[in-house]
Amino acid sequence: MVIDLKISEPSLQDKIYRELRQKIMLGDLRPGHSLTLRGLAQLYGVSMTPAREVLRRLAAEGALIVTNTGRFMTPILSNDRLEELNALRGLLEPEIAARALPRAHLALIDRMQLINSRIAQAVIQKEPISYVQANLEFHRSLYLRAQAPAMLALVENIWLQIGPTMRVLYEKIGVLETPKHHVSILAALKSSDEQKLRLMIQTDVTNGLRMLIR
Amino acid sequence: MVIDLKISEPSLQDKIYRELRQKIMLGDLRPGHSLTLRGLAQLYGVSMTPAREVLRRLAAEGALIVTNTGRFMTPILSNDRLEELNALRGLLEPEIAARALPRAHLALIDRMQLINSRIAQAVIQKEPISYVQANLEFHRSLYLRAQAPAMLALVENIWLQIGPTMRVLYEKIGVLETPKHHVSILAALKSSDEQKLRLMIQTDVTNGLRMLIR
DNA sequence: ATAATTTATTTGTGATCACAAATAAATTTT
DNA sequence: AAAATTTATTTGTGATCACAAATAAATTAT
Repeated sequence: MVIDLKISEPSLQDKIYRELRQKIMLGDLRPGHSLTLRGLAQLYGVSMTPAREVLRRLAAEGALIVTNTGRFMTPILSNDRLEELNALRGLLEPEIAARALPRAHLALIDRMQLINSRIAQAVIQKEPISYVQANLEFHRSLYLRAQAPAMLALVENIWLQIGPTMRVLYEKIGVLETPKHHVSILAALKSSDEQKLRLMIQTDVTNGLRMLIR
Repeated sequence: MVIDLKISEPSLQDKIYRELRQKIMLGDLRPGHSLTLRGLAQLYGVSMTPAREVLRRLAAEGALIVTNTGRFMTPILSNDRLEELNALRGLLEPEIAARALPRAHLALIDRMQLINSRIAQAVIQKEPISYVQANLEFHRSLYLRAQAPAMLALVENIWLQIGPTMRVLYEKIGVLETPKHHVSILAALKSSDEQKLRLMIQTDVTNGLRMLIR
């Protein structure tokens, strides 16, 4: 019997999808930014077919909205919607963090500490996008340890939806300070204090926005 | 100035999408059921193009999985994954129910009571699909009142993922009994007891599955 | 000038096709 | 007979096209 292993190379649209998804999540695109099939296709040198699949996929995930005439754009979130999404973060992230806690060994905590210093750098250099990027990475690196893929998918789904809006909020307010609760999060991890971890994640997540909204 | 209002009729693929989505959520398709572009296209008398968009959209929502060779099928959930999704229900549904509580007036409770009797009927007639349908409708009719669209979307997203698996579980065990916590839920609604409501929703959601798994 | 209308352009939708990869079926070899 | 190989079929991907609807631009009328 002959077995041939082959790396099924990621399809063309997967590359475009991931790139665009990343852009949206990090706030590279402002709310209301519209995307066209032909525009995206031309940008990546492909035909309309892969472009439309990418846009529809992102729309299915809530990263884009489809106007009633079929146009695609990044969502313009109402305050209510933004608060709802934020509440979801406050609900989901403490839970997934708590699940990661037993598996959070020292190497991970060290890495998170490193990421945290990158956040501080982004604050100094006033770079909103790399700030958001490092901030999400801080959280994701922890959540990955929870081995709860469905839960992580939901969390990232929410990040995706608030990405563009976060960007303009940071633009408006400016990146004032490094998130003060991160050190408490790290401390809770070191001492394996689940209750403290839940609380700190919760406040880090929800306060971050509350400060921004008004 | 002349304004012309036009009902933008739902695109062809939207119809197919909603129909297939419903089938999956209610467990009309078993886990591992594979769907092909041409098959779906032929079934609905359309070309491959709308068919593929529907399948990819459902895949983006987790209703279908894409094999590493690009085939589409309903997901075969591992026990771990199923328990994780169930935990998510237990986390999200009490919250959204609590948000609906202040808005749950009598007409709604009456309607839920009616739906509940349809559940009882489905139990007697041993019809798993209409049982699942009525059961989800019971929950959704409440959750709709929360006016939390993003939260409801997540909840339905989970329902979608567990749909096929629920069906075989019900097939295996049989629909034994009408969900016993529903009356408690209705009571909690009538007395506006948030804590009780949260608890009853939680146990209704999580116990339902625990019974089924083993 | 401003509003209404017409024209030009851009846009998403659905259809059809060629192609390569993956699967299923048939055949051959051991 | 069982395993390996070959052949036939099925399948998803990406490209191109016509078409109608929506948007933008230009024109006309008030």
